[in-house]
Amino acid sequence: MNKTLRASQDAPLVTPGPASRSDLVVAGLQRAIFEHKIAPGTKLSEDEVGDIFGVSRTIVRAALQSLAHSQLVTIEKNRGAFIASPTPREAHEVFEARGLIEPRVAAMAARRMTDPSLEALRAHIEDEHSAMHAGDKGQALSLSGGFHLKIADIAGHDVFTGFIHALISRSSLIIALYWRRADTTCESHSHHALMQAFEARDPAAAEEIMRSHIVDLHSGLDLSSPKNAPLSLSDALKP
Amino acid sequence: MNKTLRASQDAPLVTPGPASRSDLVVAGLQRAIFEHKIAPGTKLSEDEVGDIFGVSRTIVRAALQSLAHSQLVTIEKNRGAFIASPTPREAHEVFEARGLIEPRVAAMAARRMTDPSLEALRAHIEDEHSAMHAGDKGQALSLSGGFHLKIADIAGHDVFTGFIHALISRSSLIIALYWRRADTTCESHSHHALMQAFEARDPAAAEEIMRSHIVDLHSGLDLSSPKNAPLSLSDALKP
DNA sequence: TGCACAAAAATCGTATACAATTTCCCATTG
DNA sequence: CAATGGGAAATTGTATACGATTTTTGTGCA
Repeated sequence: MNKTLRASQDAPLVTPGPASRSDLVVAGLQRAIFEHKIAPGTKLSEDEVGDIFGVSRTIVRAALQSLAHSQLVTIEKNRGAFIASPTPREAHEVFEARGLIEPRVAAMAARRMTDPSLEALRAHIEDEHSAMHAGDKGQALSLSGGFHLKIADIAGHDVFTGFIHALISRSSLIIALYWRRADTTCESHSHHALMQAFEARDPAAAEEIMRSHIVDLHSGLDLSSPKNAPLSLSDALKP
Repeated sequence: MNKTLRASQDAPLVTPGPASRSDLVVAGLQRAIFEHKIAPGTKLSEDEVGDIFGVSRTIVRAALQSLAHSQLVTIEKNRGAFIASPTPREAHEVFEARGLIEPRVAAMAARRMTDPSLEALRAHIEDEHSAMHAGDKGQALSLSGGFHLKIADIAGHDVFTGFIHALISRSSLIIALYWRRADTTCESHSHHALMQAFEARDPAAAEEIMRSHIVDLHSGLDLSSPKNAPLSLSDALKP
């Protein structure tokens, strides 16, 4: 009976209490990855990470395994954990998947859009703008992904939202490795176009704009050469 | 340099060496879930699982966290791990996601289909048949999911394949809770129809058959009442 | 100098011990 | 008799210790 009591207290559904300590480590590493502070291929020593976050290896291992499951880090037996470096093929697949799922979710979001949600999206775009104008490229890219995440949250489809979270996380690594375009103005433009569709509560428009936006992002990648850290280092000295 | 040596030894790409011990526990629990040997809501005590598999709690915890990430088990802080019981809403979302992703993947599989792959699928269907005739319902359902997995593997799109793995795993729990149809003959029929599309290397046909197959599975669920073990118990006494 | 090999250091995998929290039982009380 | 409270037992959370594997370092030999 006090079970139902506790359930009603935990109303917010996600992260009922304070996040567990390993979740804190996960969040910290994710943040660093999203903002391109750690490069793909970087080794994540358990002791080192533990010292940084002030926790024991037990916690760090749990965090690393979690990140490995999200494919943000790669764990090699008896060798350790490394920030993942997606291959061009993986990069292609990730954006292909986003191209299938996100348009559908954008349409759902347009159907369920409320005024407060619209306002939150506008505020987010504003943050993007100011970060970009401040020249904080990493922060801007991180926020750009956040915009897609907010849309997924508004759609309220937990399964799709989970997939999109995973895909956008990996996209951050992919962009770090393969992004070739200097300007991110198209980003901003697409997001504004999406806003218009949302304001009009037009699912079909939102779906189509999102589809072309993802295609555009995909085409902003240079997937011609695999960029693995060790390879680039040995190749960089040859010619 | 011996790095390249090792890499060439590890050719099979997946599970290079013997699976780690926690993966063994994961596989064992997954198997039990797939074959409906453990009911949703069942508590998985760490000591108990450890004794069964003859490993320490350290290993069990890693396995449970992995299963939690796949949403096959739910971990409640300081309370333990339980086999997940998807809500009707989650069930609906899972099949909605399958309805979007699997048809696309079926089309990809049809394009890449080879004669050996076709033969493997035929053999799989044969196994399904014999399990069903032998009256082993759990085994039959597990194999039925396996058929979808094999198709995803043939499609060779790792991202989609990963999603499908996750979705089919959860489907096993969903079917355990909400399946209302006695006959699974339709299953068999749909799978045979898919085979024909694959034999003809017809992506459009495979896509459409898969779509209707998923819709059919979805409609075989009774999602009208939430079947949580504790809720049903407290609700069952009220009216 | 360059290479092979062995010892040492560092790092990971696992078990176990202890602390924190929950659960369960039972006595007490209104 | 139901409800409350406290304490013991059971269970999970975390740190740490130890063995196994990898990586690095240093040495001897061609």
